Amino acid sequence: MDFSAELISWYDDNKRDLPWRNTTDAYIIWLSEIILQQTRVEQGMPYFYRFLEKYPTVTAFAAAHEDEILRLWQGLGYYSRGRNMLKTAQLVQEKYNGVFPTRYDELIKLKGIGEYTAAAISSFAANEVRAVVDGNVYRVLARYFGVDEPINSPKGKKMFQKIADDVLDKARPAMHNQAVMEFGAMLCKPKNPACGICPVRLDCTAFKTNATTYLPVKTNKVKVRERFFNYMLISDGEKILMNKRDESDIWANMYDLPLIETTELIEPAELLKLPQMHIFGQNIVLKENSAIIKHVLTHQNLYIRFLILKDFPEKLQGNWFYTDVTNLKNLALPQRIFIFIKYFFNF
DNA sequence: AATGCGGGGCC
DNA sequence: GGCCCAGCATT
Repeated sequence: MDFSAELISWYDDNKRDLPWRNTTDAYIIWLSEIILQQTRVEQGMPYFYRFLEKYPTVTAFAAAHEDEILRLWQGLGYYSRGRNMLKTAQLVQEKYNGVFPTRYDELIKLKGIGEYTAAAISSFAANEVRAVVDGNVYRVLARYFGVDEPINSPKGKKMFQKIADDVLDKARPAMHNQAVMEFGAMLCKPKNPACGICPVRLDCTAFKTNATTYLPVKTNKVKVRERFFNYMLISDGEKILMNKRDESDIWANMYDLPLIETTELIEPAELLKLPQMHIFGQNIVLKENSAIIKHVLTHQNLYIRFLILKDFPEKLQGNWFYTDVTNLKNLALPQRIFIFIKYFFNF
């Protein structure tokens, strides 16, 4: 058996029973693929069920409001995925009359669908001959063929796409794609791959040269920015002052609290003296403040502190608004902020 | 070609 | 603490 046949055989015996594998409905496959971008299956699974239940069809999805989508997406991260899904659903509803396209050339034009996702949907939904290349595939191919070109360089991406195209089983692309990804996720794992039970280890370059630890190669260490978020929690127990974030920063279009960002850690007493604080009034009274919470993102370390103020400000800034505490469950909040507010109001 | 974009799990 | 996860959009 060749490489692909071996992996498909392995897949037949070892595959997980995942809900999106039992359908050729392009809408359902699209939903699962977007949710799973940069996301582990176990983390995405509950979101997949929630979205499918609330929006059984692309038509239902297209009718949703962005706030609803973001609220349902809360906690999953990379929120532009949800916002792009709404745009794509609306376009599919209008341009394709609610029938989700299955051809690669159509899919690749849609917002939030790149080469991987277009290949995945077109092969899974219509058995189009397209080879997927995701993180799993990079790893499997790099090790098996001993390719040390960085997977995140344009040259490397082209190289791996070509290898993937070459080894693709053209008679059963969907099965092949599923098999390689499942193999990468379950057996040819990033750490401690199960080479001892691997069906292709005797032909695997990395296994033969003891190089699994060093493959695949990845360059570009990300620079991490340090940011200090001082959130003002102002509430009488019934209503609370909220802020809607804009599109230009993290957590686009989501909701948080009035924020004073500083370039370094500032103690509450000093913070209250800053000129920026005047937007909260003249005589600001601090009731209490939280400890600093470190929240780690891919490119940013956030040091978040919540300050509970006694009085409502006289004037509201442009993106501020009041809402009932009971309505907070309907707003999409960044995970860390949601956790604090939930704890604070004990709901 | 490089950077921004979340949150969680694993080692 | 570092790395990775069914990547994509923007610059």
